[in-house]
Amino acid sequence: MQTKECTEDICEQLCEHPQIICIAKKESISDSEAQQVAEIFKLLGDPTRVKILQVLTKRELCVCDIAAVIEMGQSAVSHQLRLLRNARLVRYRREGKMAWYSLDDEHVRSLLSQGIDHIKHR
Amino acid sequence: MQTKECTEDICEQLCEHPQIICIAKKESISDSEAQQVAEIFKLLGDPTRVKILQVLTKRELCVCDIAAVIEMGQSAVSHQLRLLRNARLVRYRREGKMAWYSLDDEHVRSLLSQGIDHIKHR
DNA sequence: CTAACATATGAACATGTATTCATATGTTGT
DNA sequence: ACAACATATGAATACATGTTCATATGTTAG
Repeated sequence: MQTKECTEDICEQLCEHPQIICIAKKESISDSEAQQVAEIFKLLGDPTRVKILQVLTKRELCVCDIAAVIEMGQSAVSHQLRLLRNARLVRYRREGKMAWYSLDDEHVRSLLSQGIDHIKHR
Repeated sequence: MQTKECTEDICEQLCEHPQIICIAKKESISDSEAQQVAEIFKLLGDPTRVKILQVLTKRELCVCDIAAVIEMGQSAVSHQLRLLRNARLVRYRREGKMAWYSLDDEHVRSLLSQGIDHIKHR
């Protein structure tokens, strides 16, 4: 990790291009923003979660049905659903012993379908 | 990992909802598609790479400038750039000892800006 | 109340990944 | 040819993450 002085008017580096660095820094997002953006994509960055989210795109499903559809164990699915629930990407409601999950974020629906389109057209 | 029988017309399970599972399975994406989609999002799922891609959104930069802008070591940046290069998310050209990197995928530009929008509006 | 069931969760394990350090590769100027 | 430089890369380390197993929680039917 390098720490470089880089004020508005005085930029003293060796190899780098001081002005460009200064401008680019101002246009760059903050650490915390980058972290938050990465957090969302990280959740979309696992095949199991992609499959879960994709099937929830079509309809609300209960846990055991999700597990059956994507052919994974109930526990694995439940753990992943917890992550998605915490990030508010899925909504869930209890109905007796069943827990019904559905997509809870139109942004994510859109990101997901863009991701799927992306790999289909290339 | 559970493996369940699930043909077109005969669905025999215990707790699950057979018809829904059959329909949902047909609408679900394949393992390899889910894998590929996850691969893309996984690349977007790291704060360092988010920052790199975001600064490359604005302009082409050389490695040492990227490192200076995002305040990371040259080696770390270079390693990440290799991943992005292999996935063809960034283009690069050599100019003497310098290597200039730029965004090479409009889909990714769009995904990235959607991701950034998403965390900004909530 | 009890048994059967659906879901959630903690612990353990294996695997993947990001950064750092040291060094290699390849270029430029002298 | 040599020194300075920009970038790339292999190895090592530390850390994060996904799945499984066992079990806990909470609900329904009898």
